[in-house]
Amino acid sequence: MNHAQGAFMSAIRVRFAPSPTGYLHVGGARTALFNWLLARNLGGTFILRIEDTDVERSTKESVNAILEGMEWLGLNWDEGPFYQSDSFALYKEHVQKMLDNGTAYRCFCSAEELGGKRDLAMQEGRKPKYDGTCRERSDQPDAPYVVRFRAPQGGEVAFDDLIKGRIAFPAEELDDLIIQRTDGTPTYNFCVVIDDANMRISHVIRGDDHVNNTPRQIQLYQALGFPVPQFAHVPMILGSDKARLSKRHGATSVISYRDMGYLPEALINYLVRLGWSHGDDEIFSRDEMVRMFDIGNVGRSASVFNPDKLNWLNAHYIKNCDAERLADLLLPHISSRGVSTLNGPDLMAVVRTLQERAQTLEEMAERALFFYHAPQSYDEAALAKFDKAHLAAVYGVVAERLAASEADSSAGFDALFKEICTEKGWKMAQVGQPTRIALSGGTQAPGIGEIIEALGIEESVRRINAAREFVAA
RNA sequence: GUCCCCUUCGUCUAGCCCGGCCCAGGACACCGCCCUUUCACGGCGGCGACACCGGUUCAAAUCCGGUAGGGGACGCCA
Repeated sequence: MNHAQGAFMSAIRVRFAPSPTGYLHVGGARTALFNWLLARNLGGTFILRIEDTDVERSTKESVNAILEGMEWLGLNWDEGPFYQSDSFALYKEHVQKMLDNGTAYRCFCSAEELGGKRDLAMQEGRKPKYDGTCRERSDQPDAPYVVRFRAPQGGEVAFDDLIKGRIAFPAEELDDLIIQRTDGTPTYNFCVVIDDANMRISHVIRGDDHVNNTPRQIQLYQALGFPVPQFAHVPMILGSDKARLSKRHGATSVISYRDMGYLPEALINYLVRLGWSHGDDEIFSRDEMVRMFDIGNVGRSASVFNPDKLNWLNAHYIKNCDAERLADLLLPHISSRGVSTLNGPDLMAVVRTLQERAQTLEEMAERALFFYHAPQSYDEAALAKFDKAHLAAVYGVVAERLAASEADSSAGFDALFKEICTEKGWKMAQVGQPTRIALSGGTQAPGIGEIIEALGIEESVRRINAAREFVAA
């Protein structure tokens, strides 16, 4: 780690700082993940800070939703959550200090005035920055005011972004940003600086959309006499149309992925590969990603969110998941369908028949229902492929042989069906398919042996007899 | 409009810093074949990209310049 070596290595401290104005979305989650990975990789500290300086829009529900998302993903934090709203006094103090030493000044321009000037500037093709009307005024009218930072003029402000490399801005581009509103509350660009300095944040990893704020913040660090941290700006996540990812591209909330039946490790794995890579590797356990993560390997360009690949990863993790845990995770998806698993086969046994066949828990739940509800109807089109006499014969033989069978494993049942086939001169498809329909109602289901193993002989025979009656009617 | 950033298969990406091993590798998706009692899984194979134009060089995806396209920012939001 080039940025963290030497005997006087400073402590690595990173933070994820969402604003509580909505749920945790996948973009935020990835930013949080990269922060978390850097901290864990370097033995640093991961801090959670809630940026709720906008009292109007911040809600407790959002805070809870964010915490819930973080916990579900397993992104545990070492300090916090801290709330900026708890530090208003501290921000006030610094505002006063800056007012006193002249690095900030009161501005009496009204919001309307400013808006007008801004629009005009844009129209005329000029940079819509504050014109500095109050910058040098000496009178202090008894009127509402905001406090502005007196941004240093001339030269450029540059920084070495850990992801994007050197980025420089001419100081002329930077205007005197407002650090305190008319109502006395501090603004974002000011609070982040105070907090990051105060919490001794060493690396600021955040979304791409903050690059333009960075030079202003650097000027603030300098005006305040704070050391400037390292910055890493991670590229945006786009939708399939290459526009910024939003609800119209589908789900963006982390929690909704949980509800749709994704495993947290699958989402995490997907997210880490969106922008970051380690050679040709695709599958990473939590430990592996912690070990291999390097912020320098994060790409510089935006990436498109690809649900297909997420599905593939989810299927992979479902296949390799412990059946007991999977059963626990699956249960709510079945219950939400109004189906009880109490009077049916062991859910774990059911899970084992479905692990290789489902991409999400929702899909798995859907496919598991027939285990708990004997078919009320049958796939008529599939049944129509066989004539009635044949179906009656198959059901009769299968029910009889099954009832007498001593087998207790899917392999055992499969062997039984093979026997029946040879004895009767039937092809497997002629026996398997009708039986599958009798057992599950349809044609898309686990192997016959697997179903019977989970269902048990008794219930299986009952279902086959039911199907026989149905065909006979 | 101004400023900042980005640009390798449809998508995620490796390679780029330290030019030759790259007529560009992997993965998802797609197509085909195999396996097979259905659906899947799995195996094998296929399709498919260095945005463009110049320059430097014996040699450029890799270095330099420009063009085009895309994104972001320009709030008393964060």
